Amino acid sequence: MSQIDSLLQQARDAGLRRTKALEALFTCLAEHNRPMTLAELTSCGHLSSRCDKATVFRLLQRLCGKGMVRRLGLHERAGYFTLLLPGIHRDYLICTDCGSIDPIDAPCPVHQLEDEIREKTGFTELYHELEFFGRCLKCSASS
Amino acid sequence: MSQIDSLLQQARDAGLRRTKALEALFTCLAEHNRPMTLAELTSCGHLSSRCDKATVFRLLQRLCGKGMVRRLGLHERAGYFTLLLPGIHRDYLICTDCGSIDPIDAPCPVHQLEDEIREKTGFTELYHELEFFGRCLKCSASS
DNA sequence: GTAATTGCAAATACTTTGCCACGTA
DNA sequence: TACGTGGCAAAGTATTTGCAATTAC
Repeated sequence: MSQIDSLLQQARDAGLRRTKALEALFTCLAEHNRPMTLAELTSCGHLSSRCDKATVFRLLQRLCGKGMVRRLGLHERAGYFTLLLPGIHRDYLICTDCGSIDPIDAPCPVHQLEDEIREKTGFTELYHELEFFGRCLKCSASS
Repeated sequence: MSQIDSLLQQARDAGLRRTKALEALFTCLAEHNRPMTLAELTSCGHLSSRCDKATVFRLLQRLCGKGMVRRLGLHERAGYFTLLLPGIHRDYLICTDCGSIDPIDAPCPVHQLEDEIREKTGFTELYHELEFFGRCLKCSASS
């Protein structure tokens, strides 16, 4: 079963209907494999001229509610959305100049602290977001 | 020398003029000691009815440029601004329900990874942002 | 005096909602 | 058929800019 099918199944189990828009959204997010803004998503080939911005927005909202998508801050004015894959956690390296976003493959060093915080504060549904910001080689060179 | 004076001095050294607005902004940020939105800042006693939103916005912009203030994402629609104090790094614990923001006092476990990334990728001016999100005890209880 | 800074108002960017038509189950 | 979903358009919220008046140096 492809990743898209698996996601659609998961969405269906969560009570969502299988629609073209949902399929296109999953395809787009899975293909890019990085957080994307609403604007990026709606101008992506799979979605553009097929789905309205409002539709995509509401899909993302529903998926966030079902825990299948997460909304990230990432410093920009626009919000970023990313697929939440079971067992997978990603941190990002972001160039403050050109805006490139790359996942970091090193193991995330924060999980232990997360456990400590969970115990100490009693917070539930705890998760974290870790981003590194800086200027990439290219941007550093060009100024 | 008070913290405000020290900040004003630093700003002056960076080429900014000493104005009422700047003084009020520093006072407000230092007093609250946590990231604040533009809206919060302009409705804060020190600034409200004295400074226009645009003024505060532009001050924050300049201070970001001088490395004295940092803009954070924090998941909300609005951006958050925080003083960047030399030698001090803060991570935050945020309740996704009531929106409370608390600094975490545990030592940040990310610096080593940050060094590795700096070496491996050649990124300059690298820094990171780490936030924990969840529901606080109170909010967990009330639903 | 000169240039940075400010306030007001308007423009822009992004998000969110209302409403009715449509498609899925 | 019934209700979740979609498209369009409009409203809402936050940010950003233009410009003339003001203020710090």
